[in-house]
Amino acid sequence: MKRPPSIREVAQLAGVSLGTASNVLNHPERVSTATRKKVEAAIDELGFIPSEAGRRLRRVDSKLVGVIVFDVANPFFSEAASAIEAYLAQFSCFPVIGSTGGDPTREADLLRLLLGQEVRGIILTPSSGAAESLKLLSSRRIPVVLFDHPALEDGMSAVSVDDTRGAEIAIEHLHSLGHRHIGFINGSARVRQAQARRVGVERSARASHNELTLTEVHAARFDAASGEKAMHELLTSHPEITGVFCANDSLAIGAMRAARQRNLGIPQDISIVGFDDIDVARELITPLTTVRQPMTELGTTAAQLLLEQPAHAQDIAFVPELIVRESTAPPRSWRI
Amino acid sequence: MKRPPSIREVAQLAGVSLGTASNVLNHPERVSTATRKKVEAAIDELGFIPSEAGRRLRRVDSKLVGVIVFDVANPFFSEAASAIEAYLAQFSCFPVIGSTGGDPTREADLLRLLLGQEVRGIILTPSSGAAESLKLLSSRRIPVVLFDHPALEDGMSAVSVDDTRGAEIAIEHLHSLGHRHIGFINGSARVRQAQARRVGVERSARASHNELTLTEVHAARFDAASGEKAMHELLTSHPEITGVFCANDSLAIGAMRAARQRNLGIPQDISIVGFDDIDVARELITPLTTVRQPMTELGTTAAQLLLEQPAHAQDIAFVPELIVRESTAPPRSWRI
DNA sequence: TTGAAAGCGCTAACAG
DNA sequence: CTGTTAGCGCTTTCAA
Repeated sequence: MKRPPSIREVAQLAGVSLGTASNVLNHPERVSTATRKKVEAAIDELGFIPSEAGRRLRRVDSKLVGVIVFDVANPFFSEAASAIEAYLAQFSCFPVIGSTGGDPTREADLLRLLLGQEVRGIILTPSSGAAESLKLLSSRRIPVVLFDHPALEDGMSAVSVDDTRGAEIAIEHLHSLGHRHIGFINGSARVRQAQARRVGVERSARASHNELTLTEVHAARFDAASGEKAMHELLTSHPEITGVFCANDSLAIGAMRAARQRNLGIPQDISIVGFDDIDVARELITPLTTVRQPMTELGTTAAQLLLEQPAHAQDIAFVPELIVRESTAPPRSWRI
Repeated sequence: MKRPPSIREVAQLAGVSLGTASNVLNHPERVSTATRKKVEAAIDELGFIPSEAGRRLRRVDSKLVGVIVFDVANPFFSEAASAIEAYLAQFSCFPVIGSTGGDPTREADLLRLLLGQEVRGIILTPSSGAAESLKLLSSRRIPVVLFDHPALEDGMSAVSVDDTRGAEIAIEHLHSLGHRHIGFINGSARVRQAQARRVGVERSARASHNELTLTEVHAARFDAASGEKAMHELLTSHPEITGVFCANDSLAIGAMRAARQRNLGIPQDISIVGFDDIDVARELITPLTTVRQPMTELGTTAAQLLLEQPAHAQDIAFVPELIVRESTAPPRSWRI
């Protein structure tokens, strides 16, 4: 790989000193128009692009922002990542992306690598065992925004969605439609989101004056295959169930498939509510009623907080919104 | 932001010279165990992480790989990006991601910015007007792998899928099931993929000994809403159509929705074939028959070619594969 | 307005 | 095996 042209060569070609060439780039007002033109001509001729590495050595802000998430291929994260990328682009910044798969060790490794890259800051979805990593970060005083996670003690900003409230409105919706026997297909009890959503479900149940009978099952993973399996379990053990809340849209898609395999109409025989509102939720044959997480706003806000660094850490919790589509309706017993 | 500890401070704390500390990091075998221990202790105590900026100045390979695609949120790209990220991670490398939205100007800007970051190489999905950008790249002799695009003259490696062949097998499938009147919902005629897929459709039509009547319509965008609209047009103007090939899965999802709105059974009344095989294709209520593009292999191969830099540029075209699911069947007229 | 020179963190070449 | 030193590309004093 040929060595790219340096600012020294630019200066030489333009017949000025290195410092003057640098001024053309960083303080053009200090340079006379004539010399500026000369230098710019040299820059064009050589195809000179300033090296960020050299620049960073002088402690100029990096244009790289680390983004560490659970899994980039997951639509929830890829939609958010897309928004982060778009926001950063306005400032000529780039996301440098890594996935942890939920492994705290991997998370710590990624963090070290990103710190080595001297990123300007890090947007992080912390795993449960992330205490160690977070200590590393605070000791470095590098800007961090927690993503899809409420704020922790240490004065880092955070953006998240009120998972508990989201689950609550999902159950309220089924309740108000007239459903009394409700299934809840949750993810692994170890992940924070699953725990928070369960709290919301329980809160709704209590608020219903004991009108509701709730049955929770845990899917192995947050995907459609697990949702399908969990739905079959649920319907076999509790055939009285008429409404099901799934902890994300992929699980809900699997649940719909299971219902269909049993010749149950959606929503005639069984209502299904998802969580996330990924792009395809509205595109399904039976468009999915779901609790919308504003992925784009989450991503944009996280990027904004990172770049702007408000004086005080912000803990922003977005309010989830119920999007009613065609997968929910009153149970048969309530219809004429 | 506090200045992070430098290797100089490490050396000082360990009571050795700067060069020795450097050797501990880069050539540990040259250092005695005793001093190595001392230095490692100092590294731990200070939380020292070597600066990639300083390192890169010495022309050490960068750990950053630029990835420029059309749109990160598009499942085709996000699945590939995930594979790229996973492959790079094995070498402690990271993708630095940018989206062009198909704008050649934006593409050129992103390229300049990435070159400024001194990335180790670039994985690029070139837009149609990318000639200028590519010239910039070849003049820099920076490793480039074209993604989802066949190789161009200039000796860059490329990974892509044989779009023409993919369209061909889709039409062959419908033909062999007995369909004679076939609709083709294509994307904008300006994008290369749409052009290539049309060629495949035409080739199949010719190979059928004029048994096939094909009708092409162009959707405005590659999304479900456009597919739905196009499908309605198609079925209104050509009610004899029994099979439809869509240039991607999102269009196919929209087409399915349109068919359903018209009370047409899939596949009883109309067969639908997609293209891509995105994750949800198999999860739809009627799982979609589609032409699979191996996104994971595409991403992995691109990353591998970039890091390994084979002596000669490779132009790798993956062979698409027909995945038959439940959205296709013989037309009514062929059944008993 | 311009030029000269120091120095950011690091690696490698060389000397001891 | 260890220390010394030059220099990567750049920005920023400081002097002229």
